[in-house]
Amino acid sequence: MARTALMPAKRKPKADTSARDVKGEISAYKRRLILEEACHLFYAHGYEGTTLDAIAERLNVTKPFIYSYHRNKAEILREISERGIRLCLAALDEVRSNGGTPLAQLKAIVDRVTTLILENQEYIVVYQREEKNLEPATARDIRRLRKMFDTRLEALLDEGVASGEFDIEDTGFAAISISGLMSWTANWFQPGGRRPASEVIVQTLKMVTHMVAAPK
Amino acid sequence: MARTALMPAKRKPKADTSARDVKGEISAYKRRLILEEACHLFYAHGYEGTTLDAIAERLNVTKPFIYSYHRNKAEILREISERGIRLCLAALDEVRSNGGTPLAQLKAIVDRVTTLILENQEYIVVYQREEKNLEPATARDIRRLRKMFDTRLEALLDEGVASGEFDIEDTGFAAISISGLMSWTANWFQPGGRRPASEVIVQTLKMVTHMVAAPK
DNA sequence: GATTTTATATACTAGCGGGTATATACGCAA
DNA sequence: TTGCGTATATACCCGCTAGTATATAAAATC
Repeated sequence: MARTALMPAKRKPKADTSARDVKGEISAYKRRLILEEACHLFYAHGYEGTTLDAIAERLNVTKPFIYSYHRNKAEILREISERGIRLCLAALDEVRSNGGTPLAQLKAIVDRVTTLILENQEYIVVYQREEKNLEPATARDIRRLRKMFDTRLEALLDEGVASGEFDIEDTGFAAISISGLMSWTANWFQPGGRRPASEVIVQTLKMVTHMVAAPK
Repeated sequence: MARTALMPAKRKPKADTSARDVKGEISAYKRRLILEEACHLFYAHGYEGTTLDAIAERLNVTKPFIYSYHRNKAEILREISERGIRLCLAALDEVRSNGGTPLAQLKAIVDRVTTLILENQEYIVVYQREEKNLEPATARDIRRLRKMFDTRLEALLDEGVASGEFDIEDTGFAAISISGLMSWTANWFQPGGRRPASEVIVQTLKMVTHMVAAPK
């Protein structure tokens, strides 16, 4: 049983000023590999159902290897959990800063965020399920980010109501519902299943626009 | 530390034909008490974060007491997990059998099911989170029930489309979205928080009708 | 009130899994 | 080639918790 999978690719860093931090890059790459595999197993068997030895085995590595790249199991879960909301929030902010009519912005947000959610399905679901296994402080931090997402979405809805593009009674509630609708897709979407991601995105977009649209 | 909380209320069952099964009722009552407390702790600390000793302590009882009413920990989780979907499915079926226009039926379903979800919030959330800790066969069974719910909801939507009351492109997708919207409330609703349950129900109803309504 | 049955507690085990102290092999520099 | 530092593995420990064998008290039965 050769333990060769993650043997360091060797490269000799010259001491010149423009030297890339190859060592650091490799290190970061290994961290990512561990995270991906961990997420995959957490998704399949749950956090407590996944032993660190199991993660190590899948990588053809041993437990101390993992501990040299992540402080402990909870830390791994934390990084997995943060990923989804970080990406979604960044996407929302970018769309907002690009401007456009509220409806156009909303459509762009739903499109991009749903795409992200489906692409990062396992990360999203693991977070939703395993929040209780995070440090309380960490859980709070992430909840704050999610709240920010909803609040910023609400602001956009308010603009749309003001401009007459949207017909919404309670924009706060609508914002929660829309982000819920998008998050929910992660719970039932099956890659390779009957509905391809592209269709899920299109249909979600239609649901949302139908939900907020002012009568013509 | 007196262990008196669940001391059996004594009653002597007469051997006449109309005798109530008092013993059985008491037994069932104790089972329910255990389930409620277990659900409460699972909700607060997660399934793996809750020890059977902790449940026992909260009830002023010991672990073997629990084992004499439930086969094991997973069995407890199973009963908790089944509850939500059982209730919701029953409500849907009852509304369906009562008849009425598709729109009226949809409204009744959303009203009653959202109410059930908020009333049984902890049960719903525990199931959503801890599905991976169920026996695979059990998990499949429950998933089948949820699928039935969506399918029957879809059938109602089809009727509404046929009658012209609804304007929906993909009723299968809409059904998933609607049940998702309702389920999602369990994730963010806070009893005693800013939004009372009654308001959540009303707003959910509005979201759903807006989502499916045909333009007038 | 003696005896059997049931309900509950005490006290224990066994295994698992997160985390770590220690060993070893490998890459690199001179 | 040698020696050093780092990357990774081996082997271990410790705490915890699901589950149980056994004891005891209370209730039911006669």
